[in-house]
Amino acid sequence: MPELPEVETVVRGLRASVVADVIEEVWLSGRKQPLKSTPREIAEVLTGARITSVHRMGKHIVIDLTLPEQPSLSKSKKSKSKSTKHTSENATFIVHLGMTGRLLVVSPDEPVPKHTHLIAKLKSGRELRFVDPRMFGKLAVYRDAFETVGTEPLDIGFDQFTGLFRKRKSPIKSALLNQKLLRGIGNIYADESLARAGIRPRRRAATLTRLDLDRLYRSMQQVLNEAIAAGGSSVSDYVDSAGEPGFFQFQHRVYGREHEACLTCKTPIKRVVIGGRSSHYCPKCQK
DNA sequence: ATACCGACCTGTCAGC
DNA sequence: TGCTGACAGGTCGGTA
Repeated sequence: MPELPEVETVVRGLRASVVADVIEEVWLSGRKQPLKSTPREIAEVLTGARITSVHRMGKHIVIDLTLPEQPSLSKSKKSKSKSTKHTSENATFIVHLGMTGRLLVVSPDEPVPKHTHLIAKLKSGRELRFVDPRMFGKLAVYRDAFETVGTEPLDIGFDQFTGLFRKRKSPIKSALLNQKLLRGIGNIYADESLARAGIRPRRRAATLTRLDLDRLYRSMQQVLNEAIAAGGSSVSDYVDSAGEPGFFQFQHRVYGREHEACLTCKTPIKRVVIGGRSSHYCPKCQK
């Protein structure tokens, strides 16, 4: 469920509801899989932390924290007391929603659903919860800056965009999904971008003409912006941080529409598998 | 260096 | 009413 527009929607919801709140207590389920950091590290960093800002990097939710003041900075190397005043330390809490992850801000009265892996009690009285049935999501804490590769598709310039594909022999669909090139595009928005650009998903990336790339660049940004405005696509599980679904699934032209009529030419939409991912396109409109 | 493919998990739905 | 198999928004590591 979580591609760039869905993650951006969650981030905006969190930004409006939990910035400046303080995490008072953390509960983690016993399950080990969804964690990239150990449960102890996560509990240690989150407990007492103040949320200073929330933003998005690709499909990662980045929650910036200020840690409570510590009299001594624990077991550091033998550095002499570097500061006499108590400086606050910063840290980052990273959440990746995987396929079925949800990050919710709810009242503690809400029943705790199956597959809840983290509950952070907030000073405001609400709870920040991470729920993920398939456990493909990831939680991690970093004491230093979180780094990732790839360029934001809404920030990239056209020249850099064309450079990503110039020598790439993989299908353009696979290249769009490659997070090391562009970060945040997933299966839905790869298919929808290609549909609007009139390009078949199996075309080798390096064979796209400048005109193709120009259409793809503009289609990609347009689809992502429209999807953000619609609160993302809710195909089966996705909901935002308030538990509300998005509406962009009603504007899909090809994704999930196998055998249905193309909205432009009425030709039935085809579904094929490319790189193990189902891919949808109109065989007449997309060349 | 690239590019494909199965594995990781649970849930749902179609077909028998 | 089961049961089985296919499939699902993502990423990783191994292999060709």
